[in-house]
Amino acid sequence: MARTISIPLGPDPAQFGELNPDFFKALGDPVRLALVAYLAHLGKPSTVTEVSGCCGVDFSGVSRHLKILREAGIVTAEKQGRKTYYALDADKITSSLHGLSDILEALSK
Amino acid sequence: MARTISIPLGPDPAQFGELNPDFFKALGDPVRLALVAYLAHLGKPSTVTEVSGCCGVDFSGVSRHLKILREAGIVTAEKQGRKTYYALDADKITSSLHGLSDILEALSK
DNA sequence: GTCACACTTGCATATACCTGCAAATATCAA
DNA sequence: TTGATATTTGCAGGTATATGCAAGTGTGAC
Repeated sequence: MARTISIPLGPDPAQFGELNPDFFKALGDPVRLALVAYLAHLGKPSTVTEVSGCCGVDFSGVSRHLKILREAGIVTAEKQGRKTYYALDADKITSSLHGLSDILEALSK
Repeated sequence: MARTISIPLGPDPAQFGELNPDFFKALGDPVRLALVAYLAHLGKPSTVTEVSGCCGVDFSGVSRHLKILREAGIVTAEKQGRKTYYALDADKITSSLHGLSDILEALSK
């Protein structure tokens, strides 16, 4: 009997081990990926208004995209007064990327 | 239709390297991510029939998912007779992951 | 040839997603 | 308080995606 891996039917990210499809899905949208690149370019926590210029979509859409990125663990959000500063969560991103690269490493051994 | 991002942001957009949303989008589906994990688990080029058992979806759907993974540069496909062997493209995957980790590295400097 | 096998593709349906605009919320300034 | 700023959220539209089933293509076995 062949061994099997857990089946990804339910909304249970833990079944993938460290692999969470929501992380990759969040990066799979061109606007969100551009936002990530732009946040890296700015190199500091930035507001919705500041990053809105990069993608040609309404700032309300940018706000929604940043929320998705936050829920995926890609950015952090910190409110300061009426502004919300979004910043890349490098540790979590790196961790998620390792989840994939690790299973590749097991391949080559 | 391949979607791309054009990043109109910094003085030098080329510094962001090659970030392709289609790569991440392909991994953003739970079934496809499970297929990738299962291919890694099997550790060898495998057929549609062989991997169909892992995800609870019809094999026609698996065939479509593998096509998307192939177009995203995540797997390779090699026909042998009536079988098609799919295998992870570790080099391309690693390359795409570096596209993201590189912009993070520039961040911490 | 005839048949079974492995896979792909067409079709229809249901669901999820992205978008802009407008309205709502919250905070700060005067 | 009044008004401007910053962001979020509700709504409606159009589009994209995932899925199963059935039919089609191509290959190998007999």
